[in-house]
Amino acid sequence: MKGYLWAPSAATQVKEPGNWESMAVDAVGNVIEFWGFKRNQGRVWAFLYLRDEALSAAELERDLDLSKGGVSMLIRDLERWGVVLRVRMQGDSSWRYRAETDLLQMARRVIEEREFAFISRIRTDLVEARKLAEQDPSATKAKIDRIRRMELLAEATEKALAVFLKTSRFDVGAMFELFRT
Amino acid sequence: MKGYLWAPSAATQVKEPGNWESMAVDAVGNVIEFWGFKRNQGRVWAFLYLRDEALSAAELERDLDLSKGGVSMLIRDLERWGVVLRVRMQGDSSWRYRAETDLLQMARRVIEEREFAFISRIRTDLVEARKLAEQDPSATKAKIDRIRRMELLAEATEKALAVFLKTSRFDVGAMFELFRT
DNA sequence: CATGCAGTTCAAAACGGCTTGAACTATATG
DNA sequence: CATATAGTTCAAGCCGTTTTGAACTGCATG
Repeated sequence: MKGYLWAPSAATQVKEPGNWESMAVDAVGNVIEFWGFKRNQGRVWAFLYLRDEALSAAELERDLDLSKGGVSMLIRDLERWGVVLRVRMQGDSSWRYRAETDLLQMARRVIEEREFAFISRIRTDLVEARKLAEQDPSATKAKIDRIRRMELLAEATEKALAVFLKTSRFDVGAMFELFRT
Repeated sequence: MKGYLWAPSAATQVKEPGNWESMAVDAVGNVIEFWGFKRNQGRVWAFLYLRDEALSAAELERDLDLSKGGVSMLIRDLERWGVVLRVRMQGDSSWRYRAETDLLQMARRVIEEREFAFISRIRTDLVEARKLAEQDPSATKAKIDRIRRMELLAEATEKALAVFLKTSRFDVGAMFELFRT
């Protein structure tokens, strides 16, 4: 299955027992994948966040086992979303990267944009289908009612999504603020 | 992106203007894909639901442009979830299929099982990582705090998911009941 | 019990998203 | 300005998921 909302697929957890850092990093990768982002975006952020210092692309490449190009693109996304900051160290020709809290706020923002657009598009389609049906003499009243019920399905999905985002705002947002370093 | 929760990817909407039935069917396919199921599972259900009669596998195959094997597997899933019923018509050697309301209830049930397991697994991993860190003398207090904050992220995600499912229950569940034919 | 049709299974193909890595650009340094 | 190193781009490859279709099973019928 693929899943706009949530898709299964095995949680390929590389164990490496005893290495709590990579455990935590991978766990965040999984959460962020659940939220609809790339696993490695979460891993990069988590790694920077946990280390709490500005690291070079080379370090990310080595410690997270990513390719050069991959790091570049992942960083670009995270920067664009404002969860990672690029800093120039004095006396150093290369950039270093640092995690900004908080990740969840970003996730919410991005999802708000793209998922609501997606769902509301579906609703529009259903409304249009119903309107066409209403003008079609061969469409029975019962059929039109059924389309209307399908609209409710989309509406409720949208609403549930909104509540989901709001909950996460209060719940984690607040906690994150509280804990902010 | 792949996305446990929601993944983007273009909404390939086959237009076929004027055909409101396939418009509605595809729209439901998109909603259900958003909920993490296969697009075609949603399309089959929607088609049966809209037609409101028991249809043969051959009809599904033809009208939804699916393969023989595909129909068989899709029906099997939908039957297992209890949203499609298999009925034997008298004087007919083949099966016919009929939609049971409601789809959303099924979605919730399935998600409840698989997603909560997934998220709580992540939480467990983070807790374990923290415990290991706490025993590691080289791990600073600040690092451990950061892992704890990551746990909050997972906890809040779980909570938001719970609220999401509850909302969809009240909201659509109730509406569906109301409208049930 | 032979025939034909409905339905199932599953290996292979198609598909789509993610990552890689080589070529390229930009920037700092001597 | 030449060289080296850092960073970017993107076509190709990889990998997991979904779909296909041919072989197979089961069942009803003459």
